[in-house]
Formats: sequence, C-alpha cells, structure tokens
Amino acid sequence: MAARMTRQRTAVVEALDELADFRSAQQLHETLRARGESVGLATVYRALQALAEASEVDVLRAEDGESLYRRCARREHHHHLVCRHCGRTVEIDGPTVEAWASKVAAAQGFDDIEHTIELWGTCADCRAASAG
Amino acid sequence: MAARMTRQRTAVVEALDELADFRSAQQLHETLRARGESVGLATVYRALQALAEASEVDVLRAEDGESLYRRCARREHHHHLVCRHCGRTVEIDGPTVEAWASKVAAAQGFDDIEHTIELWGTCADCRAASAG
DNA sequence: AATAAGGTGAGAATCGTTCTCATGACATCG
DNA sequence: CGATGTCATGAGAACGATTCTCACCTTATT
Repeated sequence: MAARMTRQRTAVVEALDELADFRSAQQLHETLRARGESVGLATVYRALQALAEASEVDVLRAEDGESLYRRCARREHHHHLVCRHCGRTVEIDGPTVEAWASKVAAAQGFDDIEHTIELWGTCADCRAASAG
Repeated sequence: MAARMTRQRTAVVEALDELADFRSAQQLHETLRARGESVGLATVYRALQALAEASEVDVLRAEDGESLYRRCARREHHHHLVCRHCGRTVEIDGPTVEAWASKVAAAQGFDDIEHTIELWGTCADCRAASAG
C-alpha cells in the first residue's frame, strides 16, 4: 500500500476531475503537458494504474483496444454508454442485466464470473455536428 | 472482394473448425506450425481479418487486450460466456439484454448503438483442475 | 539532517498487430 | 502450354500502446 501524494499524482487526479469523459493515458499526458504540468508518460500510466486498482477510476477498452480512464461519480458497480466520437459518457446501471449474467453463467457451471457490458454510440451533439 | 482459396486460408479455416474455443492468432499460428502446415503469422492475421469481415468468425478481446477468434455455430447476433483459462466457450443470447441496451441508449439520445456484452469466468473443468 | 521507502522520467524493451516488398500461386487469355 | 494481371504469401521491419529499467529525486519518518 504505497500511495504517496506527489505533485504528479495530484496533477493526474485533478485532470481527471476536470474531464468528464473517458480519456486515454496518452490524451491525459498531452493535456497535462499542454497546461504546463510536466509529468512523464510512464508516470501517468502508473498513476492511472494505481487509481484503477483503488477503484478511484474506471477503465474500459476502446474498440481499438486502447484503455480509457474516467473518474466516475458513483463508486458502485455500473456500466457506461459512451460516445465513440467524443468520449461523452453516461453512467448506467442494469440490475436486470446483472441478474441475467450471473444466472446464465451459473447455469453453465462457471465460477468467478465477471462481465463486460458497455454501450457505444454516437451522442446527439456528434450526430448534429456530422449531419450539419 | 478478393477471397482466393489458397492452401493457407484453407488451413486456417480447418483449424478453426476443429477448435471449439476462442483462440488468439498466435495460438492458431502455433497450432498450424505444430501440425506441419507452414503458414506465416502475417497470413494467419490476414485470414482471420478477412473471415471476421465476412462474419465467418467471431472476434472478442481478452481481458489483456489480445484478440481471440472463433468459428461460431450461430451466425446471428449473440454473446459468449468464455473461460478465461482455457477459452472454453458457450454461446448465449439475451433478448432481455438487447432490449435493455437499446432502450437505455435511446433514452439518452444516442444513435448507432453497439454493445459489448461478454461474460468471463472459470469453467467447471478448470476449477476442478486448479482445486486439485 | 539522516534515512528508508517510494516515486519519477527518459529511453529501452515488450508484445500484439500491421505494413513493406520481393517473390509465389492462380485463373484467364491467347 | 506459356504469357499476364491479380491477388496472396512471408520474413522481417515498423508501429503503437504499455511496461520495464535504473539512476536519480521526494516524501514522510526518526
């Protein structure tokens, strides 16, 4: 249990707090650079990793495999509806789905069930932008 | 629309037909090598890519980001319950979940919805094996 | 201040995947 | 049967995200 509060970690957390949407480690690094906070890329990765382990941030994989990070409002288990264009995110929960998932898995004799349930789409703003 | 049927592509398809579980491109390459079919790794990737585009194989991302491929029995939309240890796969469908997903997305004004719903677990055999 | 336990960062190293490009296989045309 | 155009192949280079290395700083703690 490390977790020393350093300038760099503080910067990463603050950046996450200000950005509402899912961002990649590299985007965050770029953001920090742009605002003058000098933080190494490796450090950004390490900070995000630590935060993810502590459940301080949510991680999900973009369709191309890149990991995206976000500081979610709710700490409890939930899922996301993410705009694949701008990263805009809506937190959703689905008790129905949770129940369905564990029932199905148990029926097949599987243990240690985890599920990946994410919704991707185009948000209203991005649709308007591309249609306009 | 290419799709010339070559020795290599045939070999990849046959290997997939014999393997019931999700496999990575590298695993397939290794399998082919082992049985004496000489096929380049790049070719395996290309064949899998073409098959995936033609919806001949299903692709999903392992938890570590690696792509896994499988020739599924049903061509229609469905999901999977996959053993994270041996790749053993059960095809599942969830009309409930489909309905839920599109309802939620529409309620938020999102378009072009796609969803990722996969279940990961430890199958009975792998549990028995690790339990001794 | 001294020190121990971490943290940092530049660049090297990984690893899956894709690209390059010279060569090979095929079907068609003559 | 051989020439031709087209696509496929494969060895290795290139890529891109992520992780590791390691010498050097920071942050608590005494």
